[in-house]
Amino acid sequence: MLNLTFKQLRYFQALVRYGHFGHAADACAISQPALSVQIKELETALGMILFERTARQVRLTAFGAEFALRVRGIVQSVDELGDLARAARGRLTGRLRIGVIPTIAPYLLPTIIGALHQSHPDLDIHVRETVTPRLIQELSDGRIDTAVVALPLSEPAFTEVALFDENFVLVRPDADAGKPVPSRDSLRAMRLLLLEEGHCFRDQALSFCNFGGAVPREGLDGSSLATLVQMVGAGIGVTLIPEMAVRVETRSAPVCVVRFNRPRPSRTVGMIWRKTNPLSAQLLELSEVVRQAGADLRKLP
Amino acid sequence: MLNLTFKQLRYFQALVRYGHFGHAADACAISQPALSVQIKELETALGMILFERTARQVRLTAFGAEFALRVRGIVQSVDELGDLARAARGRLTGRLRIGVIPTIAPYLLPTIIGALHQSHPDLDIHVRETVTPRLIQELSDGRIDTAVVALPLSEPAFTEVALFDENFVLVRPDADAGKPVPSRDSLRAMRLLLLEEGHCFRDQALSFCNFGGAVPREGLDGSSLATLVQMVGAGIGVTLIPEMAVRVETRSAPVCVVRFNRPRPSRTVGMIWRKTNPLSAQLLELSEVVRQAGADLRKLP
DNA sequence: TGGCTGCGATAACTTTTAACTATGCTAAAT
DNA sequence: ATTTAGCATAGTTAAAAGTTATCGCAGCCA
Repeated sequence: MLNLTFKQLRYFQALVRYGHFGHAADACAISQPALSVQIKELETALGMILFERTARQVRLTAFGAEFALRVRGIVQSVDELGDLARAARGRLTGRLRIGVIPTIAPYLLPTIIGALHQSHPDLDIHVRETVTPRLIQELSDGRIDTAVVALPLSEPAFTEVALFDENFVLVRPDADAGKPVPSRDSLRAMRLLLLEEGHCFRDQALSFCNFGGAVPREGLDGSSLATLVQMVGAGIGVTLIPEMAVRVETRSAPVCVVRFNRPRPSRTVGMIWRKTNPLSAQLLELSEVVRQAGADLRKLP
Repeated sequence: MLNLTFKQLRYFQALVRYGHFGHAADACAISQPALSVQIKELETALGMILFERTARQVRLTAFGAEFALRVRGIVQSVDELGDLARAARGRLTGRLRIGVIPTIAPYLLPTIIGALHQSHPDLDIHVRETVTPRLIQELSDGRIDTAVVALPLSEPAFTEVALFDENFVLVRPDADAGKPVPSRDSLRAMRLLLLEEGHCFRDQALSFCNFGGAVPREGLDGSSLATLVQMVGAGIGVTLIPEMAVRVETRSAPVCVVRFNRPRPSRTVGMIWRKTNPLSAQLLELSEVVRQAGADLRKLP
């Protein structure tokens, strides 16, 4: 295997430029013998003479000229590596793969992506939308870099940052608009529509109603909050949704929303990433963007 | 000024490849601590972390991935400096890594290697036998120098040299020896044995029979021409093989071969290499050797 | 011709860098 | 709780690259 060093290539370039060992050595801040030796070793490694040393001047051989052409490209590429690093230092670069659970993604993502596009214009953002256990797996495997989920998780390998708390509101048919706000216990007697298994939001809703392990009813699970609200609009039952979903989801169905009296159901939204991720500092900054997006979203309704 | 060494880049590449300090260090023939230190110095020089070290695996950061992309180009260019020097010395020397597809290798290689041994006695020949897409990949990565494949490929990064055209012949059981030569259409009604997916020869055979996308039959794919011929000998069906395979493959099974009437199925065999490879002139000479080997082989049967 | 002079090569020695071995530390796995 | 796997660190040694001093050769000028 070829045993070239970048130093040799740089020395070579200097010698090409000055055509004089002493001057080139000065330019490289080394002594003339050091340069002589390195050039000689380069020639030995290549098995080719690069310079013709005449009494008055040092000049490239034909092969040396061809060689110099390529060396220029290489040295330039190496210098660009440094530029690349300098440009990237302390900043999110390249690809960012972000996971979001389905009960957050449709509401928060537009804002987040918009904000990220402004703050990091040349960041290549990939989004993965799926339930928490899968996100955890993909985070562990390094298939995503961070995730926005409901906390707490208590995964020891992950850093968790809580961003904001968010209440759940009751969605019921327009016809029920005047009725009193049900208590968590009376809720249990109503026909409560839920997301299908696997969504943490389902478990949070169930837990608020104090259902033990017993699922209230079979066969009425929706695959998204949008579906649930449409079902409520059709008079099939009632459901809970997080505040951030209110604006988007209640526009297209004859339903009304109402806050609960205390104690109110709620969830904590946060961001997670591997503790080992070297971009921790940057991800923490990113989490501020997400927090702000969430705050804006909950202010409106 | 950036103080990278070429060694560090090679070590970096090894670590990218293996994702494991110990294994990468072995591949570089140094100890694990030496590798750790060099990677760390590289990271320090750049001011950027290249790898995320988790307990079980080492994986590139987003920046590291970007970096790796550029490093590949640089390392390849440096390797080509060595090739350039070799080429300038006028002859192929040292190592020549040549890839060959499986439907050519067993028949053409003995002749090629014999001829190369005569014309370039101190050439260290490595052979890689695998399907075309892999050869293309390995050629791009600089893991082989040239490949003998079926043309055309139309890879813009490669030089293609067509060497010779070669017909395919029908192989059927000895019992069928007297029967008339089937047309390409009647062939479709027979039980045609094919190589498994991935071999270009399979596609060429299918295309001759005018099978659209529909594969004729399931579960009868062979992993080599030798297997196919043996299956034919056992009376399971018929198959196509290239002329160069006739002598070797039909010796050990009760089968007979017959040429097709026009239009005859055929393939073009050629050699490819990276356009940037400074050994182009030598590879062109080499291609003459291969052409001659192919001609000799097809003259005999 | 003979002594300068400019310049690259060589030699002997020193410093710096990169390697090795041994060992530590942390996080999975059992 | 203990073992295991795997990267990091420390201390030491070997190799590489640099230094100064000196050589040798070719051209130059008297």
